[in-house]
Amino acid sequence: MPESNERREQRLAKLMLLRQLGLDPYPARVSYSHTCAQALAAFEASPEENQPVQVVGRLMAIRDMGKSTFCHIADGTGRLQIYLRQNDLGEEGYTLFHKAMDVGDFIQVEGHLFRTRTGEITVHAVAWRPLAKALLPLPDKWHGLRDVETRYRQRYLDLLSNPEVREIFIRRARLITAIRRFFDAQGFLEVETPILQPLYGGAAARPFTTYHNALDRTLYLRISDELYLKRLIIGGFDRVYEIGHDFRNEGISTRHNPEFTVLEAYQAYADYHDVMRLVERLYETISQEVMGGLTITYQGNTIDLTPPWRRITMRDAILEHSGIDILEYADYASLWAAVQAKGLDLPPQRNWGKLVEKLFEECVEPTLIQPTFILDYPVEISPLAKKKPEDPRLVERFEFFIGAMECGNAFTELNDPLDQRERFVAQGRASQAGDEEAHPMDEDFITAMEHGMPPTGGLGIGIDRLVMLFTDQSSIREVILFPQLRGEE
RNA sequence: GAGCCGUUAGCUCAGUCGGAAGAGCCCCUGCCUUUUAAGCAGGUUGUCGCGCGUUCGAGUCGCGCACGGCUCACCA
Repeated sequence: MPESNERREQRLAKLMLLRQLGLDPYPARVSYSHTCAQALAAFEASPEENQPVQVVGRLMAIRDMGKSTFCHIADGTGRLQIYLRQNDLGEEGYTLFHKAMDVGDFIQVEGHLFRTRTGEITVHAVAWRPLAKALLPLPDKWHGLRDVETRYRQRYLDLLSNPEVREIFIRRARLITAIRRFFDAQGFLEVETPILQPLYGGAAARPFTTYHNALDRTLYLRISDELYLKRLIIGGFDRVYEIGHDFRNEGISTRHNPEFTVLEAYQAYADYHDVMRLVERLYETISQEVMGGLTITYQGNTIDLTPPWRRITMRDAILEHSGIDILEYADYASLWAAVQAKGLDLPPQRNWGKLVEKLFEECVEPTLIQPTFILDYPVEISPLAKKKPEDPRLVERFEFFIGAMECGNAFTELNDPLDQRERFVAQGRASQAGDEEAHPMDEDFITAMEHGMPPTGGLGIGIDRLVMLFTDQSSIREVILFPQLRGEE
């Protein structure tokens, strides 16, 4: 929005002044001998004065003292003080700086390093030139930018004025790098699978729908990577992983963004117990690398990531917190009656599995502060997981929770194509009954499985929530650079 | 989708009972050649989110809308 205001007019006039004097306010070429951090390091390393340097950066502060001026410039490496003196720059050069330059502008400065009376390493300038004039001012220099909406909509201002925000995204990048390094070291192959899919699947969620003109067909933005990664397992890549975006057409909350980052990993000849150990090692490794230890603080709780983590079945966890044994009430009606008898205020659900899950979310999930694996989920809500050999009502699936937050989901993958078809058919019935999130039948995927799929363990981890955990943030918007907001106007 | 809270200068925020729109920073002018939230003196700033209503009079009260935050619902 090109706002026209007095401040902008003033800066435009300064821009014109530079032009009139033959100084390009937006030169194409830049040169420098040191970054800000390198200049400081160079002086620390050999603190003799008069080392010539050429530095570049954004003007962050100007302290005008008459015939001399102190400034700070900043580049991506840090801040550096500049000392401008009329004697050294000449009256014209010195005056022009004050007439034409503002906080927020980019500048190139030549000079030599020295240490001021107060001990700060500083560039004593002998020449300067503009690198890029800014027409709009930066946010308040010490209150920073507080308005949450502006912080998200104009994240560049947030990053400039709130160093702790910058740190969150640096840590996010380090975490993702550490995750990649971990899987690479374990022999996993990083792959990329389609985001535009003719049929969505791999999760229970409503998709975004789009349209391909040339193909004249509807396509969906993926809601998970799962079915394509399993095709790669079938194709003989025994260990694959993908880090990318999924899209779910659902509500927005402090824990949900419609577009979010997911890690999925699949390992042939493994089951969900192997995957639990993989998850423990993953968190141990990245915490050690990025946080320098295994203890973190999340929302006031001290969390110890040291393996092994607690393992408890969903049945035992619910029994412990509600006194209800879900396997004693193995149909919807009797479980619903038991829930009512306990005086628990739950909304009615579509089936036994969903009621179990709701019961778990209400009674157990808020208590799961320390890392915990919850094992063995109802088959109805897990159409892609292998049944437990000893109890076909349940599947070999776990989710893990840290800081009362669901952090990931995994199972021993279903590799029996006949059972898979039955599960999809059951999902079809749920869809008929009005379940908008039921998994669609995927014949192509079943065909792939009919060619033979090895026993496989699979894992999905929400990366945004992982970053929330390691940066102690309670809102997902604080760890996504440009979170989804309503349109302006 | 529901409830509660918020929206005032470029930024951060006050604004009492409905009675002349404010502060600090920024910005502009002047002084100041080792300052660092530099300092001193002076000055400028506004669709009080938008619309309608009540009233002699609305930043303030009422209704509607927009956007944001939190909680809930939704969400493996």
